[in-house]
This record gives sequence, structure tokens and C-alpha cells, in this order.
Amino acid sequence: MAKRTGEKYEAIIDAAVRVIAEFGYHNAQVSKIAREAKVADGTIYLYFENKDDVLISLFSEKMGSFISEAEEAIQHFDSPVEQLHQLIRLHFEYLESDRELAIVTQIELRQSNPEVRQGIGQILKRYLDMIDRIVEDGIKKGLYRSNLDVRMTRKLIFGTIDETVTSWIMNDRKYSLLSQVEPILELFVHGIGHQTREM
Amino acid sequence: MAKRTGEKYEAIIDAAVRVIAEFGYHNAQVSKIAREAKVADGTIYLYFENKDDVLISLFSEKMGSFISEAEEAIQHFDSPVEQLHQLIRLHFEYLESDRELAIVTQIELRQSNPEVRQGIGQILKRYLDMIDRIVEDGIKKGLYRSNLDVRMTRKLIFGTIDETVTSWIMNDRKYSLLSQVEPILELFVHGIGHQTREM
Amino acid sequence: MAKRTGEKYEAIIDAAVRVIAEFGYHNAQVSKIAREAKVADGTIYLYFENKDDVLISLFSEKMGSFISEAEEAIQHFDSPVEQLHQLIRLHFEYLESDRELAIVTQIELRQSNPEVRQGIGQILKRYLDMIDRIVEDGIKKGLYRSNLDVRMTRKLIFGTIDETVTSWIMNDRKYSLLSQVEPILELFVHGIGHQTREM
Amino acid sequence: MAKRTGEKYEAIIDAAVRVIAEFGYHNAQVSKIAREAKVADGTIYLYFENKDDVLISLFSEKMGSFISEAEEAIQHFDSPVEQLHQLIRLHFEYLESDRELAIVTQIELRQSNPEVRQGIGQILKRYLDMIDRIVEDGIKKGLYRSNLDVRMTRKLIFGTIDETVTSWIMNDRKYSLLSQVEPILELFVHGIGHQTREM
DNA sequence: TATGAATGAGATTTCATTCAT
DNA sequence: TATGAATGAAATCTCATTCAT
Repeated sequence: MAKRTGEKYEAIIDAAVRVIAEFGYHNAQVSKIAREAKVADGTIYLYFENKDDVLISLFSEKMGSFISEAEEAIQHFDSPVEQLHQLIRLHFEYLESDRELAIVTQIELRQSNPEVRQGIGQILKRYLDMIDRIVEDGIKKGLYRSNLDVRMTRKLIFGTIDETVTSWIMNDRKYSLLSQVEPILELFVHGIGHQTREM
Repeated sequence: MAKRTGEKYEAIIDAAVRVIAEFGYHNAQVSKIAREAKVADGTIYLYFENKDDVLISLFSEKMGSFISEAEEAIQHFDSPVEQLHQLIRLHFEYLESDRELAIVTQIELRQSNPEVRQGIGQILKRYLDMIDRIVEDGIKKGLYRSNLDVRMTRKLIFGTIDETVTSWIMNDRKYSLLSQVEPILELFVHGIGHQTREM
Repeated sequence: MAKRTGEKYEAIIDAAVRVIAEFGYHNAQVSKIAREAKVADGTIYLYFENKDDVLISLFSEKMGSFISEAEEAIQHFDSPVEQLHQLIRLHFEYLESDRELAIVTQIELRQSNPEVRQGIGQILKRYLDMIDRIVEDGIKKGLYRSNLDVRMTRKLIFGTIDETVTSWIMNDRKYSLLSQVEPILELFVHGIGHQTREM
Repeated sequence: MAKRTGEKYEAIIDAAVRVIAEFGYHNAQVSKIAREAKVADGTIYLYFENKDDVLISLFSEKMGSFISEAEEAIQHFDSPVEQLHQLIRLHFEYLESDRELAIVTQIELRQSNPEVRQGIGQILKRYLDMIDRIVEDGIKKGLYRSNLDVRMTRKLIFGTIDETVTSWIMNDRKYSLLSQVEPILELFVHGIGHQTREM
């Protein structure tokens, strides 16, 4: 029933991002999104199943397409270390270039109900899988430690990236997110310990 | 006006944890919490300002007291590495021993409104400060790398711990959270890179 | 946001009058008014800001329009005595023809909260101003005593009219309100004293 | 059951006057009155049937005793004109000397529910009867016009006095209420018309 | 007499969704 | 396709009153 393409489909999603970023998740009513998108309230239901569908679609369109781009981009690099480097860089670059989207995906949508969160989780799965592949490849190629627990390593990488972006937004983006790429990678690769290899 | 102590105060908070864990944040009505606590709806307002206050108090009582305990406990260890070890262990131990609380603090309360989230944020600040102190101490004592960015390191540690707990709950706690302590610490200290010092 | 016109706007106001007259101010719930107006509860909030707004609008529509009519009508009379006569007559005629409205404006709305009472007060101001103009005009034309205190005279006129209507309602409207027009005017003009001029 | 005398009985009534005058009828909760009276909430119910009873008793004690005094006082005057004069003077004197009481009886208690209003009405009946007697006496003695409608005259007198006091309070008592005695009486006796006898 | 902690009924308002046009 | 007026369920909080102590 819901038509998932077209000018208005995109207009509604973009309007949702703007409205949620400006007013917050709890003040982003359907009618406000409709007004921002310059369509009638009812029109939204011609393109989306319901409000949850708008939010999940928002995440899917914006982050899903970023993930696809990232998947493609890192294939151009052989080294898993470099792949990780590029993944972080692309992630930060993408969110730094669209601050409204960063607010929405990083802060506001986290307040959503279980249905939306589950939808978001499914989309994020592809991102996590990408991390897994990089880690596994790194181990295989001898660049990452052979005794790494892949799942735990994924949590290290994703959790840190996520916390870094959230923190950057919470601090009103006073500094450049991209400036954090090298420090993060350095931490990932070397850890926090001193002369750890010899210990 | 709100009496913040007493048997019923605790009964209401405990009831809130149980109700939110069972029914989810969006289905945890005041009347349901009251029934679970075996008090009248109005009694809740003798002990709390409003519903938000119940939720913030819940977090404050449960996580605040954990943080105090943790602060005390790690003082018994000199080595910042061991302090970090103990902090992670205590954190996992605490949440693994109270699965309902884990669900509420890791998943459900994140859906709350900005007021509650802010209240939670203030309590978490003490936790983040504790991490900062450990890291700074570790650097000073030469156990952590001298060029560590303390703020970024804090994000690594907190982000990874948080992601690990969330992931454990999302996976229906199929494995032991405590079993993750050593792997996490290992990752924190050594990083993911192989023979990184020589690279 | 609130659309202050239309069929339903009037239906809601009329329903409010009926419900308040029948059940009293304290038992006139929004849902009861909505049911009486044959609209959904929420529809009321498409036409009014809130419940207070319904009550103030009720007074404004009913008494405000009466005041406008009265202002217009008395202009057709030159004599301030006749103007006063007509004002009283119109007032009594209006309320006698709509007994429910009389109950609501004279008795029930007086129990309302300060916000509503203030709204009502502002509308009544125009009525009081009209009395003032008649009195001032009467003094100027030598029909009323030159040493009249206009403000006090206004209180005499308004206070007596108001008390008369209230009393009529309280006595279950056993007599005709219009029958009181001449006696009131007579009292206003001549006072209660006998042969006072010669005293 | 309710003990209608004693130190606390009076303390509660006085507290009610103060609380209602300060916070308004709608913010005069039983617990606030109890606190002001320095008794426990429950104690109020040892002296009064319920909250309505407090309010009616308040009016009864304060205005009832005033009415008794007034009844006694005017008996010392033979002339019904002078009796009216004194009644108005006593009324204004009483309320001007106790501004809190004036606010409560004139403004706040009018917002009360039908039960309280009825209780108040019964007490006021004695006041209205007193006016009736003065008017009837005045007619009999030839001081008031013989064709006066007693009931209407009562409304003139009571309505004007009432409106005058209300207006005085609403204007924040910027002028002296007692200064209005002569102007009112003058209006009552002579009316507003000029040379009306000869007209 | 006096206390005050506890009770619990009850009402306004919001907003996602529908459907006649 | 598009509209937008109408729907109606649902939840927080207040406060008069009670009753065990």
C-alpha cells in the first residue's frame, strides 16, 4: 500500500530529520512533519505505513545508504587497518557534514519505542557485520592479534565510535569530529597500555 | 515536600524497576507501579515529585549507590590497570546479579524524556570522572601510554562497556557478562594490533 | 491554531450552555460537553485552546454579542433616560428569552477559576462603559443630577440589575423579569425617598 | 460529632480566612488551612463536618456576627433613613477594617460550590430581611415613597452595596470604602434624576 | 482529643490515524 | 493522489477524607 519512492517520500523523510533535530523526538508530531514537508497529514500515510515506518525509513535511507557507500569504499583498501581507518573517517565525515542527521540518529531516535529501535538495529547489523569482516580479515592477515574475540572487538570499535559521536553532539560539536579519527584508531590498534608487548 | 526515604520509598523504586523491566518504559504507568508496590497511586506523590522523579531516583539509587561502592572499592588497589579491571568487574557483576535493573538502565530508561535523561546524565558523570581519574593516574604512573587523550580514552572505556552490557541484554543474556571482563581489559590494554610497538 | 468559527464552534458553545445549565459548572466535563455537541472530545480542541477558552468564548459570544446589539440599539434614542430604559429592557429580554444562558452567566460561571473570571470581566467592561456613557450624557443634558458620581452611579445601576437577574433565577423564575424593568427604572430615577427635592 | 466551639475551632476559621485571602479559593487546600491553623489535617474534621462546613461556618461566624451587631445597632435610630445610613456605614466599616475577610466573602467564596453558596445564602437572608424591615418602616413612616416595591428596593440596596464593595476590592482598595457611604445613601434616597418630582 | 500517612476517584488534553471529499 | 477535519483512547496528578495509633 505504502509507496516507498517519489519526491514526497523523500520530502517527508527530510522534513522528519529537520523537525526531530529542531524540536526533539518527543515533539516531532506527524502533523509538524507534514507541515514541514508541505504535504497534508494524510499524505504521509500514502507513503508510509505509520509514524514508526517514517522513523525507520529515515534511518534506513540515511544510514543505510551511508553503509552501502562505506562498504564500497573500503574495498579499495587492502589493509584491514586502513579499512578500519577509512570506515571511521567516512562515518565521522558523514555525520559531521550533516549535523541535523547526527542529532537525529545519535540522540533523538534512541528515545523511540521498541519497534523503531528494532528496525534501526536491523540496519545497524550491516554496519556491525562490516566491522566483523575487517577484524576477521585483520586477524587472518596477521595485522590484528590472533587471539582477538571478534564479537568483543566489534563492541570495542562500535561502542567507542558511537560514544565519540554522541559525546561530540552533546558538547555542541565544539570541536571537529574528523580530528578524532587518528586518536581513535591509535587507541584501537595500540590500546592504552605502555610497552604492552613486553609486559 | 516529597519524602525521599522510608520503606515505601524503596518499595516504589523496586516496583518501578520490576514493572519497567516487565512491561517496558512505555507501558509503565504510575498506577501499574503503585499496584506493584502495593500502595495507592497518590502515595507515590508523597515520596516523589512526579513520575520523572521516580525514574531519576531509581537511577540515582541503583546506579548512584553502585558508583559509590565502586569508588570505594577501587581505592584498595594501587595499580590503575587493576583499578580498571575491578571497575569493569564490579560493573558487570552488579548488572549480572540484577537482570531487571540491567534491562531498565541499559534499555528502557534510554527511551525516557529529556528531563529524565538529563537527571541520568548527571549521575553518570561521576562514573565518567572515575574513569578519568584511573586513566590520569595510569599515565602518571607510566602504566598507560603517556600520549593518551584522556577524554578519548574515557570514551573507549565507557563506550565499550556500555555496548557490551547492552549487547548482553539484547542477546537475552545467553552468556555470562562476567566472562567478558578479561577480554575487555585485554583489549583496552593491548589494543587490537599485533606487535604494534614495532610497526 | 484554534479555529474560532464554524458550525461546530457554535455547536460546542451551545452544548456547553446546556450542559452547564443542567449539571452545574462543577459537573460540566469536557467529555459531557462533547457528547452533547455530538463531536469527539478532541474536536473541542480544534476550536478552542482549552476548557477555559470554551467558557470565556461562551460568555464572549453570548454576552458580547448582546452588548454589541445593545450598544447599537440605544443609539436610536436621544434621551439618556430612555437609553437606560432600553438597556435594562434589552438585558432582561435577552436573559428571559434564554433561561439556560441566564443560569450559566449569572450563577454557574461565577464559580469558575480566576482565568475565566478575568476573561469575563474584560467582556463586562464594555457593558460598564456603556452605562458610564449614558450617565455622563444624562448629566450633560441636565436629565440626571449634576453632582452624580459616575462611578458610583454605575455601581448602582449594574449592581441592581445584576442582583435582580440573579434573584429572578434563584427564585426559579417564577415571575417575569421584564415586569421588573419599569420598577427598576423608577427607582433609579426617583430614588426611594419621598418628596426628596423639597426636603 | 463536629464540635463547633473552642480555641481550635476559631483558629481553623481564622486560618481559613488568611489562606483563602492569600492564595485564593482554588488554592486553599484543607492541608494548607490546617498548617496555617497549626493543627493536623485530621483535626479539622473533629471540629467541622467537611471542607464546605468550614467555609459556611466561616461566613456564618464572620458575617453572621456582623449582622447581629448591625441589627442591634440600627435599633438605636428611629429614622429609617438614618437606619439605612448606619447599616451601610457599619457594613463598610466592618469590611474596611478586615480586608482579608472582605476578599474572602466578597470575591473568593463566590467561586465555591452550590452547597456552600446555599449556606451563605441562608445567612445573607437575615441581612436582606433587615433591609426589608427598614424599607417597610420607611414607607410606613412616610419617609420613603409609598409605591415602593419592597423586594425591588431591597435588590437596589443590596446589589449596589455588594457591587460597591466588590469594586473596592477589585481596585485594590485604593480609596476609602467609608467615603462611599454618603454618596450611596444620596443616590438611594434621591435617585439619579434631576428635579424628578416636578417632571 | 489529636495526628498525619495513606487513600483512590476523577478529568483535561494530546496526537497518531482515518476517511469522506 | 491528496487533503485535513475529525476521532477517541489513554495517563498523570490532586486533594478531601479516613483511621490506626
